[in-house]
Order: sequence, then C-alpha cells, then structure tokens
Amino acid sequence: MSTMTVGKLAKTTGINIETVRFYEREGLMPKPERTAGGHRLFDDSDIARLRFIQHAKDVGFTLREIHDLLFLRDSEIATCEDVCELARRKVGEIDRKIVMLTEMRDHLNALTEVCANDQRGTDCCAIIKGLEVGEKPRKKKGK
Amino acid sequence: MSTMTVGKLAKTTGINIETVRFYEREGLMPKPERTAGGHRLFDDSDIARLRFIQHAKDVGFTLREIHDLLFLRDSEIATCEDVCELARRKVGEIDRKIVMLTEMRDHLNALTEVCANDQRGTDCCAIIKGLEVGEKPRKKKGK
DNA sequence: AATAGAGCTGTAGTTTACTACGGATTCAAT
DNA sequence: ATTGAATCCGTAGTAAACTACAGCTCTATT
Repeated sequence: MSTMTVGKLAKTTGINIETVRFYEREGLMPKPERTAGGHRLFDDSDIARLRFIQHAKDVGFTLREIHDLLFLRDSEIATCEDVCELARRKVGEIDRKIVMLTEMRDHLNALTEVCANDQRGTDCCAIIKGLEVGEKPRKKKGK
Repeated sequence: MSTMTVGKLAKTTGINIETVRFYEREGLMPKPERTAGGHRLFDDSDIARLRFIQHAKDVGFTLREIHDLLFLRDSEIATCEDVCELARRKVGEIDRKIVMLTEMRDHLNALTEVCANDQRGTDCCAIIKGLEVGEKPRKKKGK
C-alpha cells in the first residue's frame, strides 16, 4: 500500500489541498499519519474515501449526511441496530432520489428521441412542453 | 386555473416566501402577473415549477444547472439542436448520478440484510467495509 | 549545504443559496 | 372607513462548503 503526501492525494482525486484539510477538520477524513516533520501521509483508502465523498456530494448529500454515511462505513463502535437503522433510512432517501432522477431522465430522453426523428426546424421542441413535471406553463409575457 | 398570492404558493410548496422572490430574481421563476396594487399572482404551473426546482436540488443540481433545465423546458427561442444537445448532456449527468446512487443503495442494502440475519453484536458491521466505493476514474468537471 | 518548492497552521475571504429585517403599501374583512 | 394581516422592495445577515493567503517549516535534489 503506497503512501503519499497531501499534494499527491489532491492531484489524484482532483480535490483541492485546502479542501482535503477542510474535510479533515470537519471529521470527514480521519487524522492522517504524519512524517517526523509533521507532513500528512495518506494511502489508497484515503483516495477511496475522498471519491466516496465526491460521489455522495454529486448526488445531493450534504457533508453532514456524508459524515453519517462514513460513520456507517467506519463504525465498529456503534451498535448493529443503530447502524442498520441509519442504513435503512439512507436507503429510503437514495430510492427517492433515484425515482426523481429517473423521471427527469425519461422526460429528457423522450425529448431527444423526438429531436432525432425530426431534425429540421424547432417544431420538435413542442415536445419540450412534455417536460413539465406536473403542469404546462404558457407564460409569454412581454415587458 | 386558480390564482394565488405568494403566501399561498409558499405554503402549498413548503418553500419560503423570500425564497420564491429569490428564485424570481435569479430567473428560475418567471415574472408573475401582478394585481393592480403590485402583488404577485401565481397559478398551478408555478407550483409545478417550484416542485421541479426542489426535486432537482434534492438530486444534486445547482441552481445554475436547474436554470438550464428550466430553460430547456420553456425554450421556444433556442434551436432544436441546442436544446437537444443540452438535453443529451443532462441525460448523461443524470445517468451517472443514478449509477452512483444505485451503487450506494446496493451497498447499504447488503449491509441491512446481513444485519437482519445476525441481530446480536456488532460483528455484522464488518460488512460496512464493503461500502468502499472503489476506484473509478472520475472525469473532470469544468467550473 | 543550499535551496526550491511542498506542506504546516491559523485566519480570512468567496460563492451559493437562502433567510431575515424594516418601513411603506395593499388587500380583505369588518 | 378602519384596520390588521399580507405584500412590497431593497438590503443585510447567515450557513454551508469551500478557497486563498501569510509567514513559517520540512523535504528532496543538486
């Protein structure tokens, strides 16, 4: 398992050095090993952890929620019950997010398919109106 | 189609009045009709639009990105090509989000299932280590 | 041994996305 | 007509999540 400095870690994950330190302060990253001189030393598990944080952020979790998720991951202290309960709650949240994303994706896909069929003009974009999540607008308001 | 004031709109959507005005300033909500005295008047399409914004936020889109999505929805000005291109890009983003969420969910589900089988102790939580998200190369996202 | 260039700590600044005034209208129900 | 709740607008404040110094110290390379 190779070790690396914070600069290397930041480079491989694409995350700013200051952000890595920020995550450490916030308890999202564990206190790393240090060299004799005080420089941080990271390993592959830190890369994986940062990627986890990135992905979780991308799909809408806050740092606080990600902290919970990571706690789940690290947890050996918490009771099984606590961990499972939290896990189940998070599964529920994630399922709801997936449903919403799937709806959005289907709407957008329907649009692009129609566009592919009718390449010329902007007529196909009448389909855009199908993008309504519930209702149709029609708010042409000239100032 | 019933019209309502900003207070009613805020109440039905659960969104703060100030936030509704903020979204208007930011161009996420259209300029609403007004009463003679200058009070805003909304209708059902505004409820749908606010819900769309909420959902998109929940799944990790920024207000800027949501603006794009809404532009897509309203667009009658943009060419079909522009719209389709943007739609396709967004579909890609959404797909990636769904994949990530699905992975997270599966990991968490595996955990809760093991917990269900072995109720006592914290041994089952060794599985938590399976939560590693692994190392998939991440593509840069321009800021 | 010299030194460039990473990294250290602590603090301050920025961006995004709200949220909260405050003082002046406006609306709706007496 | 009165009045109390809603709205109006503009500006200011807040919270979350970074991001950028400044002034040193440490490390690696010649």
